[in-house]
Amino acid sequence: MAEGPLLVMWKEDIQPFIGKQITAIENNTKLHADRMLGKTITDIKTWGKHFLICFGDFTLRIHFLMFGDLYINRRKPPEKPVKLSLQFTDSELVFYNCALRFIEEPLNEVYDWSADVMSEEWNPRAAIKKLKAIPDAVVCDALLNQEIFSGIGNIIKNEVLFRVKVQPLSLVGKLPAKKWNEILKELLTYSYQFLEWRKKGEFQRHWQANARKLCPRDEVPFVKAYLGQNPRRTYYCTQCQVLYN
DNA sequence: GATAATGTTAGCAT
DNA sequence: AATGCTAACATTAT
Repeated sequence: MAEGPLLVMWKEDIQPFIGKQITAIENNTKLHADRMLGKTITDIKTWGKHFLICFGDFTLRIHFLMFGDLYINRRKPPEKPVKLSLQFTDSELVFYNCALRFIEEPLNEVYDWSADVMSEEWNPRAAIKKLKAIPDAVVCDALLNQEIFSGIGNIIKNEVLFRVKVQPLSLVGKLPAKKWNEILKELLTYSYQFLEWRKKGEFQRHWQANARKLCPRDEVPFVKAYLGQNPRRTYYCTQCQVLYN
């Protein structure tokens, strides 16, 4: 469910909660959530797929995995088990199906913000440098590497590789620098488009490759295969996507 | 009703 | 010690 752009959307949605004090907590995890009681939210951040609620001296880290959800001032219909609810005098944040933990260290010590494609500190040159260190990796793995492209998920991977016409099993070190620049640019473009489409609730409509049967360019059937170190569903066209190896 | 999928990680085995 | 694999988590659309 949760690639980076969705978290950015949620982050924008709950900006009004900054400065609010937690008055009650419903906790169905092993987390010692009580420490947040009476605390005031000082900031809301994201690093890729990590959703970060800051309390000044510590941070709650939420990862939504595949099926996670955040509901604001209402419960998910139909009624589902709540992992954590943070309650305020007039409002509520309800988290479902997520992995929670606290971060004690300052976030700047924990996160490389330059890796987050949707961060203001995103640095494509840092990504290029990291890619140079893994020339033998396949491109479909590299795009899902959160240390390099924090926030990129499987759908964005499939869509971007289709758009730039790169076959997913291409080797990182065999792609020309020009092609990498194109991929980096498209990762950004697509992530922000994903965000806008998601806000309008129409993002599936724009999939050109992911979960599609035929290539829209040449009407050839897409190959569907489970590729990469931990195999993920990958769609590609053997006609228009070029293998660099 | 079964299946598969926008993801990670604890814990076990080697 | 380090690496690698699997199970586990859970929801929803097809």
